[in-house]
Amino acid sequence: MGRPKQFDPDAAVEQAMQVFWRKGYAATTPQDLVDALGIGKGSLYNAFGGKHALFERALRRYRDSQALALVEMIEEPGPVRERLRRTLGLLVELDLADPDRRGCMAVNTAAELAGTDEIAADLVRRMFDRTEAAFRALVGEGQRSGEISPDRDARALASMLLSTGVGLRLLARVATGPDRLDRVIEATIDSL
Amino acid sequence: MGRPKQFDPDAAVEQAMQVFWRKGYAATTPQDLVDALGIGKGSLYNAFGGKHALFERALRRYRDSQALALVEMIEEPGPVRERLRRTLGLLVELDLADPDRRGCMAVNTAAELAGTDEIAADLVRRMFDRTEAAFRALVGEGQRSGEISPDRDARALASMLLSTGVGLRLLARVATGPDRLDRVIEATIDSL
DNA sequence: CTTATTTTGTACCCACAGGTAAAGAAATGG
DNA sequence: CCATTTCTTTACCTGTGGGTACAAAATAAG
Repeated sequence: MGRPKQFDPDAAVEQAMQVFWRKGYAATTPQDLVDALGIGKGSLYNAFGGKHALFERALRRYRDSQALALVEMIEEPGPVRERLRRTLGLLVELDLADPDRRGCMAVNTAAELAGTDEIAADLVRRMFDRTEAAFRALVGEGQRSGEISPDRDARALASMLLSTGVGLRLLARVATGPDRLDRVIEATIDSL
Repeated sequence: MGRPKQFDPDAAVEQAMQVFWRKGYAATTPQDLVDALGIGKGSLYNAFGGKHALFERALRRYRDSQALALVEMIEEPGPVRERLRRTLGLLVELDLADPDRRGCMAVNTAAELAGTDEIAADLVRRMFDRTEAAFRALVGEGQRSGEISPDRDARALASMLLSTGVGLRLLARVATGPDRLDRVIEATIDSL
């Protein structure tokens, strides 16, 4: 009952995600959001409650699309080292191909809001946990298949891969070309 | 000639650095700066020109104090692996001991401003270059001393160490304890 | 002591961030 | 077709971000 929405809330959250991803939280204004979502300010506040609540939804959407896609890529079948190389290589490629060089929204959010926004910090923390878990499964698989020495601490390797991945995506924000990033991948694979 | 300044500009830039480091660029207001520096708004704008110019000076100061200290720590004498462990270990310790969990200002700036602020991006890029160069020298030394296999690509290893370091400091912003960070260090040392 | 130069404090300013209020429009149930 | 509910539009509002203007104060040079 009542008047139906004139816009698709999911599509609106998607647009909001794009804006927050590109500009960050503090630098995004209500006007930016109104312009990007193509709806009136009234509708925006009626539907989402406010800037922070919308950001939260945008970040969840990022988790359910981008972060999930990364995990699924790690979990694909195939030789472990090759999979890792393809995954990291694709990240670098996409990051550098992006004209806005937005990097990873989870990483950017950690850097911008971890100190002041407990909700955002928590969401990011959990995304990192999931990614690390995927890396850990990958390492375990590599150890069973003989691609990675069973002597090495799988948990520690998974944490290292997470750190390297996070570092890669942050370096991509200021990189002038692929060289350094490619070297990171090369050395990481060689280190397993 | 003319009336002398009533405050120490270096001390003021130091305070500004602390504020920007803690809150980020966009979230820092002129009022925050006036409060932290303990000078009037007139003096602030007369002496520094504006928020962005002051931020630039604060970031340079960060480079000349914090980032330089890291490079110097990497360059200290002693066994290579031990030095690396101590350096990364100290970073983690300091990051976790900081009640505000500010992490690394260069990393935070890369995440917040790389897309929109060419000056800041350039400063950060150069800090990363210097840190990588220090890592590269460290790796070369390790290869000459036999601590690191000469078969490995020193440049690639240096890039990987930079990426891991950057990742570590970002992970520290959302970490709930030292465990994951310690594992990153452990696996990194074991990977050389 | 005067003049020229710089700093400082106070007052002021405009745009916009972030959001609220209220009235009208579009649905649905009875 | 009336009542109710929800969405939309437009108007409005307060606080503050980021900065400027200006007079008064403090120096140094001559």
